[in-house]
Amino acid sequence: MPVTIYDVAKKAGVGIGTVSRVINNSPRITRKTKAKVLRAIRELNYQPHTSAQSLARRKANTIGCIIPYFAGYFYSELLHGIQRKLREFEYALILYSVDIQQSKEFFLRRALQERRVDGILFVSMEISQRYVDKFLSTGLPIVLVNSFHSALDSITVDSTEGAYIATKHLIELGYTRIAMIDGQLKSIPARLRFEGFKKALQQHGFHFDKRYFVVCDFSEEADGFNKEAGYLAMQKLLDLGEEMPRAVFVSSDIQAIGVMQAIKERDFVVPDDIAIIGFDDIELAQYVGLTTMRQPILEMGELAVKRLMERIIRKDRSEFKHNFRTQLVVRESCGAYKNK
Amino acid sequence: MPVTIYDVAKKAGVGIGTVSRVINNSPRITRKTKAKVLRAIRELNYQPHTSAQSLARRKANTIGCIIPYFAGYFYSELLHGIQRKLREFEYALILYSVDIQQSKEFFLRRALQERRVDGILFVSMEISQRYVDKFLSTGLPIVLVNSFHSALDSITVDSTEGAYIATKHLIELGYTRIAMIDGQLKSIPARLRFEGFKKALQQHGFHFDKRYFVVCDFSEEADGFNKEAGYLAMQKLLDLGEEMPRAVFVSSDIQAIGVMQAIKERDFVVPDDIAIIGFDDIELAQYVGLTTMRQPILEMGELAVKRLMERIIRKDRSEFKHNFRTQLVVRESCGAYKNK
DNA sequence: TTGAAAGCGCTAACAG
DNA sequence: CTGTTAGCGCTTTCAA
Repeated sequence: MPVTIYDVAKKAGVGIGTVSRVINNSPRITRKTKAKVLRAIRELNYQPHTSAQSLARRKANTIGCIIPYFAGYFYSELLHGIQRKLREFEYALILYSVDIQQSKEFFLRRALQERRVDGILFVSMEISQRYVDKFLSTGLPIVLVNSFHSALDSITVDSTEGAYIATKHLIELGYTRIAMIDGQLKSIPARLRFEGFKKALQQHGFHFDKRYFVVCDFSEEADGFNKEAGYLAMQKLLDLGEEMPRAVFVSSDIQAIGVMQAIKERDFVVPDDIAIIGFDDIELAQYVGLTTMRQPILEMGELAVKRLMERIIRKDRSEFKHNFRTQLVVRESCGAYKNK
Repeated sequence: MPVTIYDVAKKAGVGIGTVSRVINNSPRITRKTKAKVLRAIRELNYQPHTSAQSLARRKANTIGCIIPYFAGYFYSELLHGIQRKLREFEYALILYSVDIQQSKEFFLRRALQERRVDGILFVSMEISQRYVDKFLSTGLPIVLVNSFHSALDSITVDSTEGAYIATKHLIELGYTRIAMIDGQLKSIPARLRFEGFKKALQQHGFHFDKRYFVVCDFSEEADGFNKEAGYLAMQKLLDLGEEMPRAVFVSSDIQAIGVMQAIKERDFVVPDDIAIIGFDDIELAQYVGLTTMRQPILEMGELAVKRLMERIIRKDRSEFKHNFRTQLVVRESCGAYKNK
């Protein structure tokens, strides 16, 4: 029933090889034959069977994106960038969203062997050495996005610097009792942000007080980067009473939302009583007036695709690492210069 | 280099047919042979070539989702639901995001003939009769999500009722000078919401004043459902001076954000001077205290997949329409009972 | 330049 | 229950 290359060939009065050549823009074709075939294609409304092409070409013209079960601005925006860039190439995008820990490797394994995708975008998750080796040995292109491994291409954002800048911002505003609320330390960004925080403190002659550092490890399954965790973490800080911090660097905006809620519930006000600075610059941040560190998410997505395509199409084997810088976005949550 | 079914067959000492049977869980296999093959598969780390399977089976085990170039809560959440449900089946998801008007049909056409997907989820866009006919004649399963056509399966949300309830809420709170800000009328939801608005007015003895109805057609390319449009639309309403409305039903939350901004800029306050009710219940709504109509987006995504799968797997040809109801979520933006 | 034919890796029908 | 074989629809030599 569906029209195949044979139908086209017959209609155009040529062999299937010829039809294939015009489909693939081979130069070894007369203008005349080409026109003839093209007409037959149009008349029959022919479209090559993708799977057959993939099989014969050993190439799928498709990339896969393995991404945490997303529900949030970051992934939505990243995907946006990915799609936008992908349009330049005629590639399709298969989305693999990962929920439980197990399936992350499950998808990697499949990607490696199903030969369904020509390359992989691996987003926001750590990749085990075992799979790094597999990718290296099979040569299947992969680029890590918002994740890092020394042996693979990666697009990251400089969390350490971001945290440093955020903390420094607080210091420069005159705050001295500065706390940090972080995600679970099993998360790389959480660790990097902690590093930046400490570094800023230290370079400005502050000493690190561990009462002022709270990790959001309230729940086993989550990574701590959520509203509820921020809420709980802030309560701990507030419980310090008189000793409570006057400024806090929160490792993500969404946590900061929870933080602000906790503050409000205790009848304190931001920034008068406590200054808050976040990280991410999600859409919400603007509306709640949250000062934060912006990550160029869209650009990350676009660059990731660009780079992956270089690997796929030009077989570029060079090592590629790009570390995007964050940008301080000043809004109202840190107030003006103080002397506390 | 990559391991094929032949390698497995040889290793297990069986024919490729047998291997194929165990891969496909055929019952016509001895436990023993099956075990043998399974072991060979494991040892060789074999994984079937998806394209070859698709070609031979005439089935891709993949569905496509044609969706507007998404950057927003609605699509992000919908995709979330889709993926969640899709996990139950072992299907992959190919994302086709549409930007310009043209490519919408482009993807439909491809989907129809590439035989790369077994079914289509068509989101938030109108489908032309021409393509409806094509789908009907080829029999390729399709379900419309947040869109409608009498001849195709569809998952919709009752915009008219939602608008009606929203408007009625305003009326019941005692407001009389009630306006509506709508998206462009080329959008179906925009038209339906307008209908609900008028109906509520009428049923409560109000007359429709066209000064109090503004369509967001400030820009050609967009559909009007955005912040900037809401901002501009509200300015028009505010320009009415003394005559300005005291309550406005805004056809989407994101527009409502712009509306609130415009109100704030003129030093009016919500809800004291002007009550606002939105539509969608995006994440932001909660934080800005926006009363709104919630759409069960996640459920829509899940149901869409469920239904599409029934069509694909069980070849269910019956007609399926589901119209989700919206739900009023009362927050602070409409204030308490008034008498204005 | 073009046609014929040999795969690509798998499924499914057909014998046995 | 299992092996063999003929496709699935296309690309790509290899001759002509």
